[in-house]
Amino acid sequence: MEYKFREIEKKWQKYWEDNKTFKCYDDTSNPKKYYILDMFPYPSGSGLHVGHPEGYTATDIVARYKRMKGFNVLHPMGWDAFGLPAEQYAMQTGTHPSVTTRKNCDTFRRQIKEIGLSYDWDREINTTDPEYFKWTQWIFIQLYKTWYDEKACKGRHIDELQVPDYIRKEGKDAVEKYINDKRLAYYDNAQVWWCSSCKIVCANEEVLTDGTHEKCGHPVTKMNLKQWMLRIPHYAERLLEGLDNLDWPEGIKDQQRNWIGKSTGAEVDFMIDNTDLKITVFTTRPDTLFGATYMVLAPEHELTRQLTTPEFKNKVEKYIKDSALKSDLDRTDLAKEKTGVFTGAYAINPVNNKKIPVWTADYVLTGYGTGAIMAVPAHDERDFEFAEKYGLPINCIMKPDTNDEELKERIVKGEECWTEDGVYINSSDTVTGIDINNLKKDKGIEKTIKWLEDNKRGRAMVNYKLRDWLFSRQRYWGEPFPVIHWEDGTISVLDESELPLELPDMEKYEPGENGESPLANAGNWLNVVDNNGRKGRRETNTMPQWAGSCWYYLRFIDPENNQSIFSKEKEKYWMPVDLYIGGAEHAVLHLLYSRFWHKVLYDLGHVTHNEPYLKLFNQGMILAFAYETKTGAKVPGDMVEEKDGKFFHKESGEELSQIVAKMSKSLKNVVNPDDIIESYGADSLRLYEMFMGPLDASKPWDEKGVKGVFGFLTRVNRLFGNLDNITDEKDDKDIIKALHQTIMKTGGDIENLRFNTAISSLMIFTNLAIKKGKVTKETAMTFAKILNPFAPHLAEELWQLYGNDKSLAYEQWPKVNEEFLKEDTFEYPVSFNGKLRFKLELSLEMPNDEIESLVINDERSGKWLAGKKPRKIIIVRGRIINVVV
RNA sequence: GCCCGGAUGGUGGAAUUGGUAGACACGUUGGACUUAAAAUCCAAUGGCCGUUUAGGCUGUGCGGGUUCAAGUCCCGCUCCGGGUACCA
Repeated sequence: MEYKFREIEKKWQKYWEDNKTFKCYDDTSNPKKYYILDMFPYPSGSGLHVGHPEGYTATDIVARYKRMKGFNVLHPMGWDAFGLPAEQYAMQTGTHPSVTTRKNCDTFRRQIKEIGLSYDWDREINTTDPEYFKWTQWIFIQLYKTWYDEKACKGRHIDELQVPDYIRKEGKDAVEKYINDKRLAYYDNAQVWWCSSCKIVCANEEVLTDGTHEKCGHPVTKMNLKQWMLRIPHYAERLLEGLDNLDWPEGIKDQQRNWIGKSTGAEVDFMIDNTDLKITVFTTRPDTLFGATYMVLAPEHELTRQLTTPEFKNKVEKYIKDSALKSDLDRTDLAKEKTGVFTGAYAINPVNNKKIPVWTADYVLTGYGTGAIMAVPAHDERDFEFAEKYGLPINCIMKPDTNDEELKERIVKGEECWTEDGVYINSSDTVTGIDINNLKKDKGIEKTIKWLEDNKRGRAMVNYKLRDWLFSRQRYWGEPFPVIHWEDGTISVLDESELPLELPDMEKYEPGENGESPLANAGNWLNVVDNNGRKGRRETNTMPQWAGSCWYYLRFIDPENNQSIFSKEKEKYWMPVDLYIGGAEHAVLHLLYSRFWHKVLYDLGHVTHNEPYLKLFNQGMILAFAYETKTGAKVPGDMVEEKDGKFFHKESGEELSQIVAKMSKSLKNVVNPDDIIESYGADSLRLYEMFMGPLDASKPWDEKGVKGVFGFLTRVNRLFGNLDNITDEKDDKDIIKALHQTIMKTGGDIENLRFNTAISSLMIFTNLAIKKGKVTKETAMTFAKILNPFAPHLAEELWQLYGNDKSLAYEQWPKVNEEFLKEDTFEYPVSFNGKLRFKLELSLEMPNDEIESLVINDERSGKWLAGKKPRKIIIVRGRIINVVV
């Protein structure tokens, strides 16, 4: 039987499409629902690469399996189609981005369909479709109309915000400002990262640590622009807590926790000597107040100029200017050597009323905490480094917990910094009444905070690294903001009935030089006049690409609804997403933003669950072999030839070493799924992607492996695809046992996303069945069922061959019959002092004393006992026997 | 620096979570079929020693430890990958 994979695969893909086999109905009467989601792709111009089908195949296997287990499965696909490349292409060629996008989506859809993935294509969505982004704009309006009630820890409608009387007394503008300052979405001046190559503002998250733009590698600079921002930090605590109950990889949760960056400590107020100015600092170590020997303000801090004394004015001004310039340079330079200048001012340390100098230095960041610190050089490494450089006093206030006496002495003398725990010294003051001497860190912090609060010098405080989310981009190809800026300086959002606000057609897509979006040139679209003749201008920025992907999982639930974002009943039925699979590169941004929006929607009563994604799994990256010379120079794949397992440069003949690297055009090692499907078929592609190794591991692509699984499918087809091999006689006991073991193994492995071992068990069974040569129809049909999630085309073909006229997509997953798995005997490995010596087949019922005597009296034991009596015999039933001599 | 992963044959990877290390597959070698090659099938395959028959030693990045028993647990390292970075 020839394995005509192309024929079979085309036939079944057409069948599934014609019969809408995988159409998903909102059958709310079935209590078993399963929502399984892929991270939808950005449809790039280069089409699918082999990394995409990895995650898609994994979810497809689970989806097909769950259907066979009787679940109502929601398994949709769509396109995250706003993005820069289509716009850049438009600039070069004048082609409208929507044309490019449609073409790319068509390619992606065709490629994905050829893999035989069981999506419900009737639910396909596209973030660039006005019917979709209408609701993205709608959510933005909700964010604009929401404030965060810190007492209730929840977002509420802006109409429910009580404006205090003292604000009301100040008039309409003050009220307006008060309200705007509370909105989750707000418009304000912001210092932003600007990429002059892409002519775009970047979120902090899009700037790499070396100060370059992650998209293009060009260095970014700072710029002040009016921007839309989202107050995600209000949700920091809930985003943090919410992680605890999610079935996500711990590493991803840790990354989110780090990103949110919660730290607990206190705010402390320092009065400036001879003024009534006050500096408030945030510190996690209020217990070290006695060691504070100076203070530092960020150069941008509003008090820096104010408290500088005349004689230091010039120096400080220069420093402020220099550091503003400096932040335009490579940011890593900042990290190297600390600089700063004295302001001439002194602050009063509240715990002992001592005067300490106030400096300004750019190692203190303006965006974190209060932008000012108390410096405790003896117990903070950054402060220590700074103090050493500028000769500031270093006062040790803690006897360190260390047995290194020499180190201890150096620390107490202030020659070394100690940041760990210890016992306080020099930490009391009779005037202020605080005394933490002889305490340790935890108690010291506690007691100091109490003292600060009792004396109104500070308060317990929690700080987060998470900043406001910069939410606008100077781009054409994104969701337009449903916002009008009026000539009187007010802002209004569109009414829901005016949505969607579509993009205007443009002739040119070039952005302006100074952060102006291309939309600023769309005259007709841009200018509006209200009923009273008031002139206004639409917002010309568009939303970032994150916007569309923040909530797409909700639209899949009810993609054609034009009355509301989705029906409440359907949301209640389908949410939350039961399994979400995608790349780890979205560990922080997409997943955090998405959770944030979900929580806002939850607070406003639009969704029924607090978290969108119950279980998350990250597939590993698919790498490829690459070649390099002895000096480490990379050699493109087409310049390499293999001889006797060694690799040589085709031209120079130099021997090369094989390494594993990311697929890249320059290395010429990119694998195109289309080629694999053409040569080996979609089932082989699917099987190989899963057989390579654990789903979450990074692993190199090796075409020899594809040949391996292709060979397996060929053998499956040869045996099971030939009715001559289907017998009416009974199956042997061992094949029935193997079959049931395989059912159990594959089912369990699918549940645990361990597809490589599931496939291995299918191979083991097939190898045994081939040895037998014949199987019963019942066995063959069962095998087709368990093969189905992995290689659905071949499985359907076999199923039809056995006389079934319906697709096996909804056949019941076979039940494991424990009867067939029972064992009476076990071949025990018998070891002496832990070393395996021989094997002994024994009844599993046999009592221990009988086993012992059989082992001792076995002739093979004589050599190892050497006439001695064993000290102990350990018998683990069904496992092992170990004789201790 | 800090936070996560990881290291097992020539290669990708298994190992019931403390109980026969190397499942399954690739590759290699030998054989069958063939005029020949490809394809297919059968067999062998961690390393070393021994071999007429056995068999033995050794082996999961390195060094210690716990245990009747360690790839798996504990302590101390090395190397590789990812994230993050003056966050007070």
